[in-house]
Amino acid sequence: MVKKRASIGRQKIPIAKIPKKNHLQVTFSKRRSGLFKKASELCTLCGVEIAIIVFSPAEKVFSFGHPEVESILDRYLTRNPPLESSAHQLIEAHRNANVRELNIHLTQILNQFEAEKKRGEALDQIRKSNQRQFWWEAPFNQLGLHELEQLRASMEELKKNVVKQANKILIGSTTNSSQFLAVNGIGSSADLFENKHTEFNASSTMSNVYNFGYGNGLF
Amino acid sequence: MVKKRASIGRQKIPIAKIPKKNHLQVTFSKRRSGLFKKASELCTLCGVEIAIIVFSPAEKVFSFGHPEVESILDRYLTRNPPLESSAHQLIEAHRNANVRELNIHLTQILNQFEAEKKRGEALDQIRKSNQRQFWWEAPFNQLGLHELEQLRASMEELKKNVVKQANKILIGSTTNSSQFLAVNGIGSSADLFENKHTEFNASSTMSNVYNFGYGNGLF
DNA sequence: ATACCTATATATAAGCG
DNA sequence: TCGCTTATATATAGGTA
Repeated sequence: MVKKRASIGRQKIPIAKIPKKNHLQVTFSKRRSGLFKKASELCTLCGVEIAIIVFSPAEKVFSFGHPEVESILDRYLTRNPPLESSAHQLIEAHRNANVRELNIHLTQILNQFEAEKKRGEALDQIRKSNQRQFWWEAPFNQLGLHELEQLRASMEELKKNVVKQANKILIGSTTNSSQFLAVNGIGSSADLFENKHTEFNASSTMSNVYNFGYGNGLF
Repeated sequence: MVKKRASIGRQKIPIAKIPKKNHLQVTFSKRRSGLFKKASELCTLCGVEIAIIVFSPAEKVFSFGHPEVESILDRYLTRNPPLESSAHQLIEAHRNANVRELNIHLTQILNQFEAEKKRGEALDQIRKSNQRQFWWEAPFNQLGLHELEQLRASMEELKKNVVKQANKILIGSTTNSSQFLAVNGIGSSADLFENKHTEFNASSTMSNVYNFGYGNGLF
């Protein structure tokens, strides 16, 4: 008669992180109690003081202390203040260093930013002093949506006239291909300006605030 | 034939203070290392943090810590008083928030910086072209092909800057998809203008969100 | 999680160098 | 104090309840 083994008995396991969560939990419980038992025995056998603190995978705290965790920690901390303190200070210092570095970086960027802004303002000044500017030479980088719309309209007008002029020239002269192509380029580009869409459509689907309203076509 | 036992093997001992001093010392050493080994295994197996502090009979301190005794004690001490714990966590969170904020600030400044730099470059361009193209103040119906070509170039330049400005405005606002479409619409109409595209590189951190597709035939 | 079971892996008491 | 050995005491993996 074959006897079925009641148990496969203890198996050797590699000392590495246990993958199965529930399995790990069981092992943790067993070994934790085993550890505490060993500590307890050591206390009794040798009359020493021991404190153990364990943070479980679930962030729970387990502690063993003989006589008490607190008193042992107290003794440890007051006895080893230089170590503890220096380690802590190192960590603090490092963290602060990071922040400081960020701040330094930030300051540098801000300085560059200021310089660049000053430069831009200077250029603006120079341009302002120029008497021959067209209205649209005005710093259009400062234009708002309304101005942009006006600009668009003006450019359309301009374009129409350019096309007209180009055609006039083409008709009246024997044009060579390269010139033709050049004009063609203009012309084709001018197509864009054609508007079926002059309307400033703050279309209903778009927000009135952000819709540039150039419709679908143009600029 | 009687075989002499080479050793009597491990003997059971009562868990009570070991009387013989040297004997106790030996046991202490052995069991201490055993305890630390068990702790180490528990750390590895379960991925937990453990700190052990032992005061030997000779008042010497032995400690085991993974990752470090100090940090675990710190955690333990600040966690134990529930009030202080939350306070500490708040402080930590606040500090981390500060760092995050600094980073965000930095990113914003960098973006502004980039924009301002681009603007400065644009102004340079304008200034440069201003110096050489006031010729087109003249009634353009008198312009020849060459002048028309120059006009086209100027208009392209202007267009680029207008687009840039439009994008600047868009970027400055919280953009949503409909806005994106709107801008895209603008681009598509402009196709006529050939594009080498002075690309507007929204800084790399925002490129996915704010890239208005200057690469694809827009404008 | 906790307790118990079995079979085995480990820790360690004693003793020696 | 430590290393090493041997024989044995304990701890514990894998189950089940």
